[in-house]
Parts: sequence; structure tokens; C-alpha cells
Amino acid sequence: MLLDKLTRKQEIHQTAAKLFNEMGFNAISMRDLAAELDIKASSLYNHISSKDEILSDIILNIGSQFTEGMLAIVNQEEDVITQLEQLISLHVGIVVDNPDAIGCLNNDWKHLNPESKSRLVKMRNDYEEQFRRIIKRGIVESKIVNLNPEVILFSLLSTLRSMNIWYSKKGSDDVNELTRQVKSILLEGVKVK
Amino acid sequence: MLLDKLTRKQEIHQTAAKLFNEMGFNAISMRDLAAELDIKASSLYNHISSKDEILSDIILNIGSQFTEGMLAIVNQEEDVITQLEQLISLHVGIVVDNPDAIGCLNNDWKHLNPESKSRLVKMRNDYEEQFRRIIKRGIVESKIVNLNPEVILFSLLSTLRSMNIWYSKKGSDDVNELTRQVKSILLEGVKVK
DNA sequence: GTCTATAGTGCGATAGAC
DNA sequence: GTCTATCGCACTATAGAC
Repeated sequence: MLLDKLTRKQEIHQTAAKLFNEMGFNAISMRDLAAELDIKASSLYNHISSKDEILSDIILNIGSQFTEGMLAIVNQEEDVITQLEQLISLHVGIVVDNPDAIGCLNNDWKHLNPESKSRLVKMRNDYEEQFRRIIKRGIVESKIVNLNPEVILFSLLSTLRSMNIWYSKKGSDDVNELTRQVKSILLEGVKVK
Repeated sequence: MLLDKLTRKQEIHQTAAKLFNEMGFNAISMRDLAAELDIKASSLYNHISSKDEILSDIILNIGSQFTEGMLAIVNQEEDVITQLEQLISLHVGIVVDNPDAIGCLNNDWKHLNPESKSRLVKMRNDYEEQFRRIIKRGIVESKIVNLNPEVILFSLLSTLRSMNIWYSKKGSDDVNELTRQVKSILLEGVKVK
């Protein structure tokens, strides 16, 4: 957070992410966005070239953060459980810094223009494929339970991807404690043995 | 599935759920919906009174299914782990029968009219509160790990609520096997002990 | 860099013929 | 029960003054 040092364009992106997250890309008009910034809709076009471009900028920026985070984790070649813990930390970290933008990514990626959408879908597929490989290696090495890797992947990703909703609603005084508990629940389960 | 015995109104609801789920309520026009049914937009209004009403009907119907399912489970007064397993089965069952409507509920509830939205939010709050009580009782009885119940609730609900995405994408030859694996992953975790 | 004014398009919904 | 025609409105985006 570079407090108060945002350019007008960054300010537009930040406010747009907040509004898009609250009501969805299609439900927010350029007039709504402008009003939130105390200017007229036409004035926005001195800083951005289209509504479309705002959405692409917000979403692809987040996509890149996940892509780079995953790359760093797989390059470290730690054991499987450590890599899963690092993935959980990666998600928590990105959610805490960009809860609104994560909401846009989750809910409005379908409304990206065709070019941006295809870039995002490629990023997401690559991300999921790396995640899948970690899980499969874990199963082979008997570190991960021998269930359908797709079901395991789906279950972990569901919680990680929707953490923004919960984090925005409840907040968290202690992000480290939240991370610790999510790691425990996802990896060890909720049932007492 | 009463094959081919749908009324025109039910046909509209079913098609609308499919399209809303694919692109979002605001991205689908009455002209789009009508075209999918091979009629003109104005003809829709002989069967429904507004676009708004279609969304309310789709979402509140699903909300009622969860409310009734939860009621049946808490009334049975089984032990905590059994109740959690029954909740997982409830979600899988509803997802399998109504994947599109679940997508509408998850993504478009914000676009309900004020009255329908307030009914849905009440249903959802009641549902979550019952779920929370089960978890808290489990912790007291040492059947559930002693972590923040909100984090446990969030983690379980995240997976259950987004199961429609994964189910629509991958399908499942064997719903019972899917249910068994989700129960194992959520309750026992993914890590080999 | 923001404004007013407006072009051009698509929206939900209604009226009335058949 | 479906159609054609249309109303009134909101939308994204541009032009041009200041």
C-alpha cells in the first residue's frame, strides 16, 4: 500500500475492483465508477481506454501473481507437504493484499474480452496442472491419500479460491494464525483421530 | 426429470438457469433467453411476469431444498460425524440434480430484488448457523479438532458450495464414489498419517 | 483533466393483431 | 401463445469547450 501515492489510473483500478467485486462487472456502469471517484464518466476516458481494459488489467495482474508464486514453489523442489503448505501461504498472502481483485477474478473472468480471457485460461490451466502434479507425486510417494487426484485438487482449490469472501467478511487479526489453521484443516482434516 | 413433461414456464426456468449459470444474470437478455427457446422475447411474458421473477424462482427453490435438507438432518439427532456426512451427501445430491441453479444461487443472488434477497439471506444465515452449531458441538465432544469453528465452517462450505463447477466440468460416473471421496478428504484430510 | 452534450446501441417491458 | 412494433430508458464511448 503506497498510501496516497496512487496515480489516477491506479485509483480507477482499485475503485473498480471494489465495485466489480461487490456487484459484478456487468452491474457497474461507467457512471457508477465515475461517481465513486467524484468525477463524470467521460473523464475516466482520459486515463483508461475502455471499461473492458479495466477488467483485463485487474484480473491479469492477479493471474500473474499466482503464476509467479507457483513457479517459485515448484522451482524450490521441497517435499510435497511443504509445497502444499507453501501453496496455501501463497493464496492467503495474495487474498490478504487483493481481496477485491480476487473477487473479480473468480466472478468476472467470463466477461474478459476474448484475448484476455484466453491468456487467463492458459494461466489458470498451467497453475492447475502444476498443482495436480504435486498431488500426484504426493500419492506416488505415499505422502498424500490415495484418492482421485482431481477430487483432491478440486477440494483444496475450492477453499483457497473462495478465501477472499470469508476474509473480507470476517477479517483476521492474525494472518499467520489463519494460515496455520487452514493448513491444518486442509491437510489433516477436521475429525479427531 | 419428468422427461418432456415440462410446462412452458418450467422450460423457461430451466433454460434461464443454464444461461444465467454460463454467463451471469446481467449478461443474459430476455432476447437471448427467448432465442434459446426459439420464440420472441415478448412471448416470454405470457408465462412469466418479469426477468426478475425468473431469478427469484430459480434461487429460492434451491434455497428451500437446502433449508429442508438441513432441518431433516438436525431433527435426526445423530452423532456429529454422521451429521457432517449427511450434510455432505445433501450438498452432493442437490448439486447433481440442479447444477445450473446452484450456479445461479452462488453467483447471482446479489441481483435478486430486495424482497427475495432478504428471504434468501435469512435462509442462508439459518443454514450456516445450524452448520456452525454442529461444528461447535463436535469440538465440545472432542469429535472435531479444536480450531476456530468459523475457519472450519468456511473451509467445508467452500468445497460444498463450489462442487457444481467441478461436477459440471468433470461429471461423475459414480456419484456414490464421489460422495465417499469428498467425505474422506473433508473429514480426514489429504495427508497420510 | 474535467466538463456538457450527444451519438449509437441494446435493454425490459407493453400494446394489440392474429 | 406467438407475433410485430414500439416506448422509454440506460449503457459505452466520443467530440469539443474550458
